[in-house]
Amino acid sequence: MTKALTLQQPVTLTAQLRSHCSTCNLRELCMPIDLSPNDMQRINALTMLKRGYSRGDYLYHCGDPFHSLYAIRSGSFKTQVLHEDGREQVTGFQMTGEIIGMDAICTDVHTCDAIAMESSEVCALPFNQLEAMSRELPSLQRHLHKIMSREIVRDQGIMLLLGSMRAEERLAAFLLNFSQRLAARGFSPSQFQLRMSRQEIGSYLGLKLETVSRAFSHFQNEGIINVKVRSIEILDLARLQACLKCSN
Amino acid sequence: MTKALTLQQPVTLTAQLRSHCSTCNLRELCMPIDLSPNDMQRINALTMLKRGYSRGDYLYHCGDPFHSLYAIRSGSFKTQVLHEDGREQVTGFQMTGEIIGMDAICTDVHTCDAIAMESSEVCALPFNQLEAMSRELPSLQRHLHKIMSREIVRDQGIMLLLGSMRAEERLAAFLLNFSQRLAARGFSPSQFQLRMSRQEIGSYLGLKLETVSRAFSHFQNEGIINVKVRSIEILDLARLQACLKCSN
DNA sequence: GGAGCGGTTTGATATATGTCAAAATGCGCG
DNA sequence: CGCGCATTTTGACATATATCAAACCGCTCC
Repeated sequence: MTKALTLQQPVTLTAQLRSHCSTCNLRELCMPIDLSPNDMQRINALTMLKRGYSRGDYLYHCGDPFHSLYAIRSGSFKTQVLHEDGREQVTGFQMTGEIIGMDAICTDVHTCDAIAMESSEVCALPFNQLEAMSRELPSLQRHLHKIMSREIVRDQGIMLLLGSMRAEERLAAFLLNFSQRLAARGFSPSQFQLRMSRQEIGSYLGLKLETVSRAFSHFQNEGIINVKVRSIEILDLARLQACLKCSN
Repeated sequence: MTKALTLQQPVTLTAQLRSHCSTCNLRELCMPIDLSPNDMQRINALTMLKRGYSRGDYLYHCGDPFHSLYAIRSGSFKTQVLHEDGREQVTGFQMTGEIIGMDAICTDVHTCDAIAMESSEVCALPFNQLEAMSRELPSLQRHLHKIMSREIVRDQGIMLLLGSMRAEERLAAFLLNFSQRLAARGFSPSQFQLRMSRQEIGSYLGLKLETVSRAFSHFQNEGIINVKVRSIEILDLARLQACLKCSN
């Protein structure tokens, strides 16, 4: 639980972009922006701090003052909100290239915890500077708006899941989403390791860990997936998708 | 279900602001911005169309192309997302002064339906113009970001509700939230009319309508609220809040 | 005023998921 | 290698909510 700020290496956004081109990092932030060489100059003004975290480290705590958004360069995080009475709920699992911290903009205080699921690196993007620069660069501005909007749409999808899907549908949705995001990053969509526990998956899906485990077992018995604790293989994608669609 | 565009009256934002000052409309959009006279000039450039809707009218459909955000000037709307298989879920009830349509920014297409719950008026805020202007006015820019961030935080709260609260806690949360928002608009927080059916409340809370009805009845039997179909009176606020806090 | 109709309440029962408990498995560490 | 701990799986049972059905209520429209 020690807050490990293993290094504080300043990085220019241009360097980020270059590194993105070769490593597929920061895709969300950088990819869709068409940059003129002139814009590139300006973007260099944005100071970005790169920091490392190890499993269990907090990127930020609920209540921390807001300064920056964070672009995940490697690894993955979970975000969770806390109820007064100690109940907590995982609100998302974020992976490489995704941006977190946007919840804090409206109150200048973080409204959830962000915790590393494994050894991870992030770039801190000072929000004041991001705003200033997006006043200069309409394409950056539009992109920032799209990222925030995407978060809203993502949350709506989870509301649908939590509000109207049954346990196995929820797990199917979770696995398919995970698979897609891995595919988008160049990893195998059909074979992967989960970084989170049954407990954490359950919290995210609004289920108890035993229910999650049973749903995994059921999919396995049906020959839809192969589960060995945290390593997953999707055997029959079509049927997994069918699970999600019809509410049988 | 006829799409009633009863009038298309252009309104300047300055006029909006003036009307706000006297009528408490558009509080979310307008209130926190400190405007210099000079800024006021610029804001006049934003063309706003005022339109009327009656109960059941769609403000936009899922799939409609995105042009504008909408500020609710009077009345109220619900937003709902649709599942392939016909299931639908209410994702929010919006009232006067709130802004809707931000889901559409990321794909340029609306991802949910917005439907009037009663006779209502909105101002359409063309998003391109809003972006252009927020490049000129940092306080507007910041405000736009806060509105979007607030939507993210709101959704997280609903995820917590749907993922970890029981039926009566959900209803208590719903009633308290409604009461607060009415109070913020100068209405009685303890006595109000619901504009939505048990079915719609249930959809929003991830419950069946019978469960919602039973929860209402239970609160009534406990002397916590007085329910007469859609007219609600909160008799014991403290106990309603207690309902929410401990998961007894 | 009464018929008809959508919405609401209430009851009886079914079922999905939660709870509790124990066994099995995986994994770090001495 | 094997001990000990955390996590996962599985089972038996409890319970919250869903489902189905009927009665009730409040409206609108004739």
